[in-house]
Amino acid sequence: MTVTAALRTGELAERAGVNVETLRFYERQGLLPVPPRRTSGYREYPAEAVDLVRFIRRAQHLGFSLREIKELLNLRAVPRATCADVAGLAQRKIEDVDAKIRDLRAVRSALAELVNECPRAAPLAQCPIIESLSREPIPKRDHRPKRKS
Amino acid sequence: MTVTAALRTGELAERAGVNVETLRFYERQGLLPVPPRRTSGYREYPAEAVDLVRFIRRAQHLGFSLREIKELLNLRAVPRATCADVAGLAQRKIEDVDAKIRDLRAVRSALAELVNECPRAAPLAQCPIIESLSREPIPKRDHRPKRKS
DNA sequence: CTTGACTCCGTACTATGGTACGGAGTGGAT
DNA sequence: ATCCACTCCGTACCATAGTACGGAGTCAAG
Repeated sequence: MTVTAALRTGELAERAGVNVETLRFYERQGLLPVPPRRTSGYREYPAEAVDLVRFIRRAQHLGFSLREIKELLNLRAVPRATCADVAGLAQRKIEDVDAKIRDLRAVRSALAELVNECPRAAPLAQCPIIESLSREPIPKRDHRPKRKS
Repeated sequence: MTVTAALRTGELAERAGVNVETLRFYERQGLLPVPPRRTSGYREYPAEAVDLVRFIRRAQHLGFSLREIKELLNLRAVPRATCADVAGLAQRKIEDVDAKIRDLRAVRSALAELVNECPRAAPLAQCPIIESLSREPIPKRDHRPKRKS
């Protein structure tokens, strides 16, 4: 069987759709295993590296940070790791996403309310949007003196 | 009428609920107007500064970046600016938020599908989550075998 | 053998939104 | 008068996710 030709940084970068510098960056971050080198120092990536880099990018698009992706990848090194471990991480991420969606919905309705209240013609000084954003927060707790009272 | 006592950085920071350093940072960023100083060099903030800083924080929570907040605040200096200008910015922000929500929903269903497919007991090597994230880009609906470039 | 593209490296820089540090000067309560 | 929290300043640093730079070395085609 033929050993698949090794890839150089430029080739891997192109196939995976990233920048060459990004590969070095991922390597420094421990996301991409350090590949063997030619005597010249050139990196020689195995063909699977393409999948790995793609994996990283996909996971990023799903909202995983590089740190989390590393966690996901490190799971491969755990002998008894199962698919369920991965599913667990994904499930946690779903919860994160749900929370973000909820937050954004709250933000959206706050914004919509402001826009709705806006009597477009009013001069800025009376703009209820500006005004309502500047009001006091809900509670005004005790203020323990630091120096003066 | 009494001139309201001027605030020092620490007081403003406490009332507005931010860090003293953050005030300096906002000042450097042009978000907070440069306040008058005592002869000692101490900043003397007018009481309104509290509202201003609160405004900044609120707007941040609504998803405005400091740059956008600056834009919002600069509007005050435009003589003919109206509430409608502010509403316009808010409306744009609503659209941004809607787009983010849509993206997150797509991400969520992609994640949910992965988790659903997962036969929890499978060893990692056959994990369909890992597998599917590593596959080639988009359904290359073009069946031509990818030739070396 | 020359040329031009590619790769190497360390370092610095981008943007975002702050925090932290350290030494010097200030102010007000005791 | 002393004490010490408070404030000043410039600068450096944090995390995140890269991008850019520049000089040196390498590879392969012509």
